[in-house]
Amino acid sequence: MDAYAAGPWVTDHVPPRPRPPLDRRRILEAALRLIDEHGLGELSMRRLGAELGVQAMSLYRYVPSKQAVIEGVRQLIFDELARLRPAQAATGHWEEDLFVMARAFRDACRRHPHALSLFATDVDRAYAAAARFYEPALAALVAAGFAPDDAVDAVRTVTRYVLATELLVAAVTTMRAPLEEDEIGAVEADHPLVGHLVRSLADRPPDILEETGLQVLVAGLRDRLATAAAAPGGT
Amino acid sequence: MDAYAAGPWVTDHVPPRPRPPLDRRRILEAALRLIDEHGLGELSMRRLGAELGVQAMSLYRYVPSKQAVIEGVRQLIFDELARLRPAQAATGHWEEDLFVMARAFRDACRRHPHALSLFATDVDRAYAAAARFYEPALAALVAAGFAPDDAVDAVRTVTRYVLATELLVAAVTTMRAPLEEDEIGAVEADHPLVGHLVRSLADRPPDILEETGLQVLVAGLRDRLATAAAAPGGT
DNA sequence: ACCTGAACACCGTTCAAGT
DNA sequence: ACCTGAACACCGTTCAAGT
Repeated sequence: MDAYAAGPWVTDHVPPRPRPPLDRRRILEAALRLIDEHGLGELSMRRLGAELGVQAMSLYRYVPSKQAVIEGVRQLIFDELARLRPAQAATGHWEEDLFVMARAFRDACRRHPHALSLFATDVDRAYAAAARFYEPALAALVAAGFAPDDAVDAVRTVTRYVLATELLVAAVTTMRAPLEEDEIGAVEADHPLVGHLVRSLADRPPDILEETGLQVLVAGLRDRLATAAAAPGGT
Repeated sequence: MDAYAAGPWVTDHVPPRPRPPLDRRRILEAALRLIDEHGLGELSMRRLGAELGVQAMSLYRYVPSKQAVIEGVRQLIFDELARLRPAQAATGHWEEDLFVMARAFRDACRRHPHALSLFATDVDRAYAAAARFYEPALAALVAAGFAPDDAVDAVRTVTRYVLATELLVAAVTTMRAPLEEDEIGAVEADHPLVGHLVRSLADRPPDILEETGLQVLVAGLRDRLATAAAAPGGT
């Protein structure tokens, strides 16, 4: 009975598996960790419990539902956005400032690629949380001659471009069978330019194209600024 | 026994519930219907069976797994892309042709907003399926003076922009609590331009901004063309 | 106060059984 | 040949029970 009640690794004084007590914060952090590692679809209350050394049902003492866990994770990410700062001081060139902003935001997205859909549903709160990050970029545009409305459109367009693009890249988790050489050949036979395009998919992967798209957007905004300056709207 | 074996609505000659026999095609079409109506996440073999008046297990005679059903739906969508045609003849203005292409593709995306992630994972096959649709747009760009590589980048950039944007919009299914007036006020106090931006979210919804972004992209491409013409690469 | 086991209604899938 | 019921390992969640 002695040997049964307590093996050599179990004593009366130390619980068999000492672990920090459960609390809301530890639960949410574990959830974000699971999402980052395995994706939102793999998050389950049972797995989350296991990650914390506890039965799934124990979580319900701290959190009313799985939906609430996801809300909490969203808030965790907003807190992270609130810590975003412009990566460097204004350069004096609005194009450069916009690139810096876009890349800093892109890097923030890449920290939690599997959780991007969480802040897609709450853009207004995302902008509000990161207000200190966006204000200088907007100010630089206004200083460069953009009307406030146009500055806002410019920042929204660039931010949405980055978020949407990162969301698209994150959606491509299941790497699928690419076209075979003979299939590409068949395309090329009738549609040479599309054949050229399909071949470019390997040479110029999403990452490079994302940067190209950013440059195209900024060039387009420069054009808008010039046009607006040539023919001002109100007075 | 007579009364038990056949009620007034049941005869020996007509089966109690005549329904077309199951087959792969009917299963895939029902699956796409369910996805369009309720989203990919709501698709289950049991629901799919119910939609077809059959137990879930019956489906496995025609389809090896749920994954295979999803593959089949993807193929259904590719078949639809293969039916895409340029909405109108080339206008003689590459900018206009590009807008026409982008809007036609956007409309195609909107036919199956909940299935967009399916062809995000197979871009090469999507382009190959819609080769007849893309070739004229590419040809128009080349005719306008774009190098083939640049024409390809231009079409990919615009197509990706539309797909990513539609994917982002589709991700916002759960409409969440927007910022309250006092919360916007708090943002405005310290960050007036971000406050302006947040207010613009209501006035200029995603749809309008998507069109603005498209125009900015095309303006940027015009700039690229002019630059390339001024300083040609090779020769 | 904190955790758990059993249960319920779901899920994908297998397999032996029905007609 | 075609469909189904029971079963298994999963899921979120409830509730009564354990310590």
